[in-house]
Amino acid sequence: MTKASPSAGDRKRLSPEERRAMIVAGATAYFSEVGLEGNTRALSKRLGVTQSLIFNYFSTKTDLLEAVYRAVYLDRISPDWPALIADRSRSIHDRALTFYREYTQAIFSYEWMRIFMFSGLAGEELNRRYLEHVSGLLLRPLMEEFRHAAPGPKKPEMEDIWNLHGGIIYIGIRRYVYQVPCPDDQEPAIRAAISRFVDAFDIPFEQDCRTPDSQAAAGLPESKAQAPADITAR
Amino acid sequence: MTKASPSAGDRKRLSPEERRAMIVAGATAYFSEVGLEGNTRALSKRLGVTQSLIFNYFSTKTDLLEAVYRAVYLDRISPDWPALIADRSRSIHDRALTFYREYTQAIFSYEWMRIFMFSGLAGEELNRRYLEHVSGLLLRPLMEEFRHAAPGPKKPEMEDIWNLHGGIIYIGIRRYVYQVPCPDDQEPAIRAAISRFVDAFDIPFEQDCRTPDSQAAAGLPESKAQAPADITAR
DNA sequence: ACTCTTATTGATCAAATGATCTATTGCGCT
DNA sequence: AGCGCAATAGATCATTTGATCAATAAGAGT
Repeated sequence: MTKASPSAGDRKRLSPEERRAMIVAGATAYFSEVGLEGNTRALSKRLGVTQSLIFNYFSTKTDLLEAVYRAVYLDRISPDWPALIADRSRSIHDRALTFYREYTQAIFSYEWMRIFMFSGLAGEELNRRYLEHVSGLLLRPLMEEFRHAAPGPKKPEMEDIWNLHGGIIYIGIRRYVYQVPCPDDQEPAIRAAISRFVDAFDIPFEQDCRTPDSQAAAGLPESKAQAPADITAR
Repeated sequence: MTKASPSAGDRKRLSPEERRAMIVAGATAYFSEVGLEGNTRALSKRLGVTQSLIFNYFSTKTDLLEAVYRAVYLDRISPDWPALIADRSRSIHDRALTFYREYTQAIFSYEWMRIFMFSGLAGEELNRRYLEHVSGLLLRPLMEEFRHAAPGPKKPEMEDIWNLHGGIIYIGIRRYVYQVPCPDDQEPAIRAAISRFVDAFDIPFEQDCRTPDSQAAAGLPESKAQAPADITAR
């Protein structure tokens, strides 16, 4: 078993900031494993501190969980993605692939996937806000770009985008929620899914979509000073 | 509030079978709402019986949960689906659509979706067995049929099938796990997803796939005496 | 080396919770 | 109507668990 038990005389004083961060990190790992109803005693044992110490930094367990949510959700959504999606100097195929490569890289982790599921099942407000954010700032624009790139009358609706999205996210669900064997590299599957989607709307392969009405995101290859997307703000 | 409290003199004697079924039904509803860590007192209150009564029918809470699993998982997978998928007298497009129409009809419910998620996160053995069952007896055959129907060299792998599957299941996850607004009728989205998939492998629309080597499932329009798929058997 | 601040511990409380046991009473049977 | 079985209720126990608080000691400043 892992060494724990703070009673072995190895009492160590950390600065409040360090200790707080350490507790949040441990709590994130712990709660992502056992669920949000995990108890503070088991957590404290894993941290190698007393249970009461936790309540010196978080007045209540709910408080601690909110800190975990913030730590997990914060900075998960890159502020660059809206610009990436809107960048019509690149093909929509390329943009979608890049976006999902980066997005899955950001959220496909044991901790994120499971905390998100646990809090989703618990009906957390934060989850709904997150999904609204993803929907409004990423998926809807993505749909608009697909619609713009589609040459024919056949254009995707939001439900089609959700289908593309869900098919990709489901890889992470299989791996981290159901914990069934999955290929280590999910990129080929994602690439194939996006290709199928692009093809379904007759969008030519290496198409450059720069058109007269693409005034918006015409020439900003590196938008650096984007406001970060803080989902956790109240 | 809902009337509960058995102390109001309205004591009612049920047969053990009835009472047991009633408790399992109530427990399924309750645990699907609050999670598997819901407590027996709140459950008993909803049932309108005393907490101790539950332990007359289930020696332990784990026992009760297993009864819930059985009730939820049992008869969810139709024994007819393998034959449906293998029926090459129908186009693969038609078969896939019929299968997913029936499959989503079977599992898209608040209780099933959430109990499955809760038990999946808890690492329940039953979940893994269920997924293996779906994978081996439904999705792999579905892939084989797609591969058989695909005229060109481009043929789906299991990951492609999982992508199709996941995109459809994700509708239920959105609705019942995340509980975000969804279209009431998911059929158009499912239909579109399957059409995209079929098209991606150049499978002609109303194709009849009956070929020389389709000896297996040639002429059984109504296979009645199929052994039920009992996932819960130990 | 000493002091003093405060991070940390250990003991403890109160409520919640799974489980047990005996007393009650609904209801089928005669 | 009355008997007797057994379904149900009510009281209770032993843990677990979130939360509190006074006592301890690590470590920075002098």
